[in-house]
Amino acid sequence: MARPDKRSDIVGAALQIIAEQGFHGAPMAMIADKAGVAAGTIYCYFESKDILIKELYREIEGKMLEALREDYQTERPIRERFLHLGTRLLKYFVAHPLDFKYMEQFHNSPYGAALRRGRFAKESNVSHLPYPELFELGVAQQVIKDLPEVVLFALAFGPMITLTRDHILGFIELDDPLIEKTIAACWDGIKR
Amino acid sequence: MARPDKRSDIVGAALQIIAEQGFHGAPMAMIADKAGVAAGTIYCYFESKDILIKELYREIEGKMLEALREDYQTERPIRERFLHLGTRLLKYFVAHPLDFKYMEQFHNSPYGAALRRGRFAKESNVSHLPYPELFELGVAQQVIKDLPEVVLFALAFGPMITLTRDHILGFIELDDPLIEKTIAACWDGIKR
DNA sequence: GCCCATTGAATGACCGTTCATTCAATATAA
DNA sequence: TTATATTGAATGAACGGTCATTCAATGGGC
Repeated sequence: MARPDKRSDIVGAALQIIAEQGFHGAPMAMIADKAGVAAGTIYCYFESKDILIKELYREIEGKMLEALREDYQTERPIRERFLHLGTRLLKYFVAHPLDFKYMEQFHNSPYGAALRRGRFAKESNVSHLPYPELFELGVAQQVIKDLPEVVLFALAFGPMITLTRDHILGFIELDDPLIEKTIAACWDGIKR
Repeated sequence: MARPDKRSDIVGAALQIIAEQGFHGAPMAMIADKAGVAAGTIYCYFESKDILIKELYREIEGKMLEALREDYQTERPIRERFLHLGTRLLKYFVAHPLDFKYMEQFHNSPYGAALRRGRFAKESNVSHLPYPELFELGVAQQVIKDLPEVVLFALAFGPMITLTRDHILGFIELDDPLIEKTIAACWDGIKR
């Protein structure tokens, strides 16, 4: 009976195909094929394509948050914490381009819309980024501009997302020094 | 025989449905229905769904660039020109949310990937934003950080895109003062 | 009466999902 | 130990539904 963990073969195949071709470019038959199983087998592990997609999202999100929290020190100055999180995030994206592409696909789809709505309505037991607290604190300490959280978020994240996409598309080579310069520039955008 | 310009009825219906539901949530039959024509009629004006989609993109891009260039004065200081373009762009997005959503759908799809590839390879006769020149000049005058054009682009555009999405989703109300504060913060990100 | 824009039912391709069937591995009986 | 029964993971052909596209029929304008 073939490979020991078909489940992760399936998840891996789904990640690769969906990241590269989008949800509609990833028929179950194709995922099954790449995973080396039959189409029906996927349904032994996942109730539906929908559930496979959401599960995969949760797995990636978990890994990302773990990477972010590693070495994160709550007692350091705001600026340093921001730089830490930013560089971590950008480095994670660069190291895991498929994860990034998958998350983009997810967010730019009905799944992402539902997620956002849930988060906004605070129905979310969803694991949150450490950012909101950091911004709130920074504003209170008058280190960060007094702008709505959503705006600060956009100023900090927007560039990372755009830039990661450019990196993956090969328009630029994001090495460590450039990542640090970029995150520093993001800080200039939000700092007072 | 019904309305004088079925073509623009079709384009309008396609814009609305695709912007709100994505390409796969916009069957030709549904577009036809909303436009008040039969499915077959669309093919009198557009060879295929593909071509309809690309044409619609070009129309929107044209309107956007026009809005950007309006009142744009090449002889003003770099900073003011940047603020002008930024606020114009953000205001255009806020005033035309369907256009913004459509462009997002387009960019996050195989169409967008093809477009980017084309632009990068400079095969493009495609109309360009006035940004590259502005950044180049700013760097030369030592007003803007000495970072690759792609990075500056991300620092300036990333926040606008993220924020527009949040505005459209209702997470924040982007009025004129807030738009100006935001663009000013973007400037802080790229200025020396 | 002729032309041509318009119509919408029909076509064929594609896709997610189902389920009857297979068969290697394991348990049970002798 | 050997023969037999049971299990359930895995399979993949088949189903039902959706969708872009086609084209023969229609009817309004000249």
